[in-house]
Amino acid sequence: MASASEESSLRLWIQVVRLANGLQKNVDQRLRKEFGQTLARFDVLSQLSRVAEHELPVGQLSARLLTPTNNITRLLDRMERDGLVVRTLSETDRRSFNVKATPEGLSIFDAMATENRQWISEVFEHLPTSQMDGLADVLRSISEP
Amino acid sequence: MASASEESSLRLWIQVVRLANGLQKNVDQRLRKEFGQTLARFDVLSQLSRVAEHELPVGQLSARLLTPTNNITRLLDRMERDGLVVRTLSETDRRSFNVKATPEGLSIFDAMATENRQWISEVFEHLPTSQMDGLADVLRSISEP
DNA sequence: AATAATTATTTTATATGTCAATTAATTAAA
DNA sequence: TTTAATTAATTGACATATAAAATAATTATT
Repeated sequence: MASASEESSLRLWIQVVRLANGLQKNVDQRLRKEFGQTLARFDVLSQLSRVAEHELPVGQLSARLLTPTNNITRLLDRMERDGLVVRTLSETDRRSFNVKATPEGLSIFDAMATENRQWISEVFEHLPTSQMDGLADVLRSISEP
Repeated sequence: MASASEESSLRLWIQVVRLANGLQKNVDQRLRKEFGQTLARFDVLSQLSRVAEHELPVGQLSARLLTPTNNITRLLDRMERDGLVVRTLSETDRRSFNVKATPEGLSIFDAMATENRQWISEVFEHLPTSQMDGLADVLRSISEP
């Protein structure tokens, strides 16, 4: 007994998911190919790049990424192994680690971010600014009810 | 040197990705909790449920899911182990396997799909149908340029 | 201060996604 | 028709995500 509005919602959901997954797959592939990095690593560096000292406790980092800390631990292991970040014990809380982007990590991030801006803008290229803003409004209203 | 339109695109991209990932995480969690299944399994069953005999060659299934065959093989292994699907050798091409949803798989899918409709429609509940359709059009035009 | 409850992070186990390489069967070409 | 190229699916190696449990340190309670 599916209502018409349920059907519309379902179609919309599928569209949003398709678009987002397609874009993310695309970006991930390009990051892998051109920088040997992944979207997950890009996200981590993106958060670190925008805070003071480029450094955050693991918990705050995971909160910003909307993902539990346990699934960031290994990601950080590998990123540390590859010299993109370093972990240092917190001065104030010995349970806590700070994650800090290395100069190398920041430099790779800047390069990736620049490319990424271009790739993304190509996707929305043919959409009029007014329509983009309208879309942004609708999406915001859904995301933050 | 990021242009204003690049910035708009980037913000829009982030919103679409946030919304879609949030929705998917939400649905995945509910499917895990209430049915002991995952979104990936739901997607497989969803495709099988809508074709004749509820049966497809692995290649066609993967094409419909927009994902390469190699990353479906293991998923199918576990689904077969759990009695949701069966694999049978193709009559016409001995390289090819057909994947068929079992009655149990279809029955679980129906239950999941019913719940899913409700969850999704709650998200878009407060959005007028006309605006939903408009949004769907814009999203589609971006996805299929 | 000693114990209990909470918090930050990691570990373990499993599921899914990526890429590259392999296997086996089919089709195309010499 | 034998060889070469292509195709369907799987396998291997690794990255990322999930949930639950474990570890260690801090804070709250008695």
